[in-house]
Amino acid sequence: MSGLAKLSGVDISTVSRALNDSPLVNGKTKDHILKLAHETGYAINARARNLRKQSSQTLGIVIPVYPGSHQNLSDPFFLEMIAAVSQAAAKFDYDLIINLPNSPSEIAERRLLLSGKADGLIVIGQAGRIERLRSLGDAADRVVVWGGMIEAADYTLVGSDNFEGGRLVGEHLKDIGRHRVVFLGDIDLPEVELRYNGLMSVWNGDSADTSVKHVRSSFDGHEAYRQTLALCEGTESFDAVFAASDVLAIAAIHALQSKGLRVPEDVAVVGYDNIGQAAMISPGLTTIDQNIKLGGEILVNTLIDKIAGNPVRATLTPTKLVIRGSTVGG
Amino acid sequence: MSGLAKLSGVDISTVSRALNDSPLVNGKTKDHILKLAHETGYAINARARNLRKQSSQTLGIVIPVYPGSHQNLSDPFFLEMIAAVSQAAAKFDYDLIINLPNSPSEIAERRLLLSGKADGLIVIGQAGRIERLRSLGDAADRVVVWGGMIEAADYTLVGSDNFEGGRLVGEHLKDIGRHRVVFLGDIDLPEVELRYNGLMSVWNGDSADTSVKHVRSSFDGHEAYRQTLALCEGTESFDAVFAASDVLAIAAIHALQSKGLRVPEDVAVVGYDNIGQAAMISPGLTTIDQNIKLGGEILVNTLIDKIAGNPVRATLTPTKLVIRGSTVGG
DNA sequence: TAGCAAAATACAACCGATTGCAAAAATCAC
DNA sequence: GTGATTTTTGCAATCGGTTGTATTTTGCTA
Repeated sequence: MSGLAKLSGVDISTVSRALNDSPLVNGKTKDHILKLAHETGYAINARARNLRKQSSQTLGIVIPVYPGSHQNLSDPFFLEMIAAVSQAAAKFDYDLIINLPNSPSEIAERRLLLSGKADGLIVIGQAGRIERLRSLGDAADRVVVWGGMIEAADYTLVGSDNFEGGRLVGEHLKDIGRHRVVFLGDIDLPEVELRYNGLMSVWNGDSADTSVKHVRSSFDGHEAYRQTLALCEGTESFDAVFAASDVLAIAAIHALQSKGLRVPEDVAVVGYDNIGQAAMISPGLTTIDQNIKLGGEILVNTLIDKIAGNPVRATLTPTKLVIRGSTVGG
Repeated sequence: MSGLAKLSGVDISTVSRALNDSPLVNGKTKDHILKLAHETGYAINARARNLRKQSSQTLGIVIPVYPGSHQNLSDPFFLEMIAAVSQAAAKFDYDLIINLPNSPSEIAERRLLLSGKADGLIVIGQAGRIERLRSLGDAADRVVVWGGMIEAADYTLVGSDNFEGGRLVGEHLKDIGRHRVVFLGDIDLPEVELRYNGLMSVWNGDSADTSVKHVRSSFDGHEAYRQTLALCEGTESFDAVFAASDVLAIAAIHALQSKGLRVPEDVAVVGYDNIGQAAMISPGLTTIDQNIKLGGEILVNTLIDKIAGNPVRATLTPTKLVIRGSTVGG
């Protein structure tokens, strides 16, 4: 910048104002400086600017996908969420630092915020992090969490309506006459529990020939595959599987088919997320669309509001059922 | 930091040295300062440190997945690559800024580098960016590209051996007696062309009853699905499909099955990438494993070497065939 | 053309760390 | 105990912008 100042014969403060399009500088001067800046390929030094402005124009996104934990590293849901958040942040000229902690004990959240590397933080999922999120103190002002609505949270939550999603699936299964449902997922996770509760709400007070069986599985497809195989080898019969994610549902379909069961004739399968692959397997996967793109936008809008000091409340994104061949084909 | 200095009664320069574990400060003084820092939850201000040290301990990763372009936003390959790079970077205490440009014209590369937001840049894929990468000038010293080895590149390339991957697939198809192969992908992309050439190399000089047909498809699963359907409706017969990615292969299987063709009995299908879902569809997908985890590590190691001023050369990562039911099941 | 307001520019402090060098304190040798 | 070393600490410049305030220039009015 001092180089530009010499070139154009003005003070660096004027150069700075020109580059920031301040109304304080004369139009001609501004044009001249901008032309020089363009010609020399000058780019403002973000490090100096960040220090002075006490901001880094960067948000952080933390996705806990540590091995052996609750989530599978290759679940496309995350990529779609990253893309949605990234593009929403770009609209505000924010960059995005991505952090995928290797272990539950990593403390990237605090570090990113307190060091000023990120102005705010988006955390995807509450699993195993609720206490830590609660302990953020003041820094919680600059954190937004994607997850199911739980009352105990004193941080800001954004998420789809997991209960409603579960309920929609229940209604659909009821509509197509399925009564013996397997719920595949880990209801110890808040989001999954809500989906389960939504599902159950449909059958409240119904006749005794309906049943919902909970089969615990992490978000890892291989585990879901094994669980489903075991289920087929068991004695209980079932005519529908509702999985807590599309990855689990796809694995379940694979397991069912390998056991000679037809989807959806013998067993209807429903997933959750509506990832790209859901439409591209055979049969197509009926699933819940959380509208991840909108979710990402709301996360970013909410976070930027919080950073600006505006109070914000929890937000639900719309949730809808996408019906494909895994429930009504055949 | 000045707060810590007052608390401990020493100069901030001593505090700085203590926090950086400099041998210049007395052991007792150091312990005392560290204890205070811990108690007060102090974190070094990265913005000030970055400015002074002329480095930001941050790498950038650019993934061109703009809509309508060559790649599908939900391709799990990218997520696995992001995870691999992120974890490799973390080992060197680097953070990772992720950039998913919306359009081919975005110039995040230059901005991130020249503004100093990132010390170096990893670009995933050369598609549509070759000229731009060439025009980086000095900044090319801090860029590493994941992609197929092409001679014209004057930037540093890291990638798996795409030719060898294609060759391995060819050998395998030959072994199982398939002769009429459809190659599904866009050979205008350097990586895909190499895979295609590898495949072709197997049949060089063979008898006339073998054929390889190129069906152009972007990396979008929906397009591959339509192309495969059209293929089934065409007159040419084929007994194998080699797709340029697993996402395409999965879509192709879906299309084949929906047309009543059996995989692998009627048509064998091979993918590329070995994403998590490849093992979880029915039948399991035979595919090429690029060892993305290792690839991410090499990308980061190479980039950090370049940043340090060490000359580095292009690197190939190992490539291997993973055989599953989509070619030898049934 | 003087006088005053408005516009444009320059000056200088500041953001919060790092680091070369000077100064002070501690240790050692004799 | 004194001088020479070695440790340890403090001082002050520096990184490269931004911004409040002072100053200069320009433009307008009478």
